Amino acid sequence: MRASRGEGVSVPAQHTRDGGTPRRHQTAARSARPTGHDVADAAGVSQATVSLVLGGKWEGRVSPRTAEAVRAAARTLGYRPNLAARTLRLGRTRTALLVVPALTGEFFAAVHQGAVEVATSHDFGIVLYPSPEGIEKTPDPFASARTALDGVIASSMAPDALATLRGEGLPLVMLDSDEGDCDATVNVDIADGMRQVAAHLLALGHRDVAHLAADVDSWTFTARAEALAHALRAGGGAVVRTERAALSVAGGLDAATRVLAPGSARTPTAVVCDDDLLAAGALKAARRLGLRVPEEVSVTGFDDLTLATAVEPELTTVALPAQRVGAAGMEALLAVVEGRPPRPVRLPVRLLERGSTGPRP
Amino acid sequence: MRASRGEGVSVPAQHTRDGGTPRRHQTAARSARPTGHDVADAAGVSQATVSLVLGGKWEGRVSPRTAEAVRAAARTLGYRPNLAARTLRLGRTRTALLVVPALTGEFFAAVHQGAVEVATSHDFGIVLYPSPEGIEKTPDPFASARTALDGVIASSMAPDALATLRGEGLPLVMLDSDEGDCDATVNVDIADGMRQVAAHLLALGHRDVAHLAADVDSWTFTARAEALAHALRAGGGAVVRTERAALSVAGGLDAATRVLAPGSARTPTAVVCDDDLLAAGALKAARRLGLRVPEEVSVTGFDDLTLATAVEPELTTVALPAQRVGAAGMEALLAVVEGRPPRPVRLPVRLLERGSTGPRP
DNA sequence: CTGAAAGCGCTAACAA
DNA sequence: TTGTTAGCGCTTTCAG
Repeated sequence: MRASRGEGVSVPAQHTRDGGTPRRHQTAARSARPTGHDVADAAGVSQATVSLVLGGKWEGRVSPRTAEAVRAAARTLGYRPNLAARTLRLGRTRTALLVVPALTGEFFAAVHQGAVEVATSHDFGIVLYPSPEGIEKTPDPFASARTALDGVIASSMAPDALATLRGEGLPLVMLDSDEGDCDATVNVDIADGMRQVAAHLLALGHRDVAHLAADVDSWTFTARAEALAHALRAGGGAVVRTERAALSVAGGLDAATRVLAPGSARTPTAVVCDDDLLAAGALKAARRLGLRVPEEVSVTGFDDLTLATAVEPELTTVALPAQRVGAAGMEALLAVVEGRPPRPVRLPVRLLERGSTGPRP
Repeated sequence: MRASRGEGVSVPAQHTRDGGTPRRHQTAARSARPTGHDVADAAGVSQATVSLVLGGKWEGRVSPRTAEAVRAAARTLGYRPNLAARTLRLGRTRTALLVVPALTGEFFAAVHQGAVEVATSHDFGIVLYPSPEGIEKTPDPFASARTALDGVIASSMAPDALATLRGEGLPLVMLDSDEGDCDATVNVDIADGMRQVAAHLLALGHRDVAHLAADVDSWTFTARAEALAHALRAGGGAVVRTERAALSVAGGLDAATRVLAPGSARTPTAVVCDDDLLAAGALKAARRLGLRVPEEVSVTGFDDLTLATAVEPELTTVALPAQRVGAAGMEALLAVVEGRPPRPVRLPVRLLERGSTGPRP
């Protein structure tokens, strides 16, 4: 444990023009962060000049010499502008709210990462609103934000929280959603991903496939189901069975066990899963039923999580550009905020053929 | 796409006492968020009274009737206080910075979750600083914070970024670290976890174990190595080989392949991994080398990630209370901020015996 | 019991 | 080229 704080933070000598007078209204000896005023005093200029110089809009209004003096003073004092004051003055915060279903789950962690990267490079901040679990505890997304917001980036997986977000008149970017009531959209070409899965399976001779559908009510999953059914039908195959599954390994295991258990008339030769978690469960189910993958049954995943290459056999799955989703979302929001017209983004996906799929037995 | 924003957000009729006079200095017809002043006007009281009532410190200073009137007005106007103004006035933000090595990875996602939960229940906010990747892009953690901070919660895995954090005189809580230079610590009983692993393995008859050590320079991993070596030695076994591995499935695969490849004098009968990712890799290595797990070689993980039960056989591993780490961290920070003495926290861990370990062959 | 007023640190219009 | 000034919305004495 270190000693009490506040002590020992040496405040540079006061360069006040009027001598050693301490800062106005300074009540105690508490060391405080230097303000623009302190910098002004140190540089021998007015506080407004400091604001201009440090705000980068001094060209033609302040002499280069004074500007440099100000910057030097700011540097030696360790000056950092007070964001709260700036925000209060400007009414804008350069902060966006990212609404996602908890960070647990690589996908949204990567989305966050992508959004943060472009945000910081544009001097923006991101605050997170983990929607689903926390929603009872934080009914108001804005309360959790702890600051006014300049915009919202929301994933489709939080339809409940979105109602609150609307009507605030804030710029709203939707990720992975068919929602039209927003200022911009960033989509992943989910349908194409499922088409690639279907094509891959059809090419391997499969005609009877089971679909493990994630038991989550969001656009992305309904889109997956539709695209799969459509692509299969067009290719002469069919979904012989759709089984809903909780979005977890255990959920996949249960559902796949039901699907693969002997007894049905038409048993599937391939199991298409909405998510790698489900696919991992399907692998376990197959193993427990004595079915070899891919020799006796093929399994596909979706998302290309770390899991996908951790299991054996490694999953044939669809890789989603999660990070780029976040980046594109933030870029779209910046465009809206700055009055530029954002064009809708649709990001491509890629099927990764690995060991969990093979020719129809 | 929806229509332009700002329109249609009906501002409730002005209840100004002096008639229809618009708000002072209102330049245009822009609809704005109602301020405390607006509420005051609507309730027929002064703005100061509004502040008192809504701040919950009105008892004995404002009559219950006026208080209720104020609350009613605030409600109908949809008033939400301006955080920036409050912050500027108070100098405190009720916001903490959480420094973690990117959110990718369930462990820190759960830590974040836990911290957010206790934070929000105490009207605190959390902002994230993903240290390792982002560090080149955001050299200054405080810049990324976009607001003044009331405190910092930092994980041991970001020793580089911590230098910057120190000396700010901010309350600092360290997670999972032996760092003494802070105001409070929250630790997971890593050593005990490794002791449990060692005891489990020794009980199964293993005497020669290999250690796949994560190639990450942080306290938690050195602690794991030490605890393992110590516990094994005390029980009559030994680490016959330590192999450093990149912290990924592929890294575990590589390292385990080197460790398990035939040819060594004393070949390990068990592989203890610093992390479930490595253990998953070890499983793959064993399979490729034709070694059956757990019949011919035992494998243990650490962390109990989702992965642990997705692979086959399921991993014997140590479950860490990630969420409680975050929660305890935030609680400790609250204590420090409020001047209460935080007591160091050491959270227990639990060995989960699953299918990847068995008797020595 | 309630109102008036100061001022947190900053930006931007306006003066000099 | 630089300084003065008026607030942004809120909390908090201090008067009434």
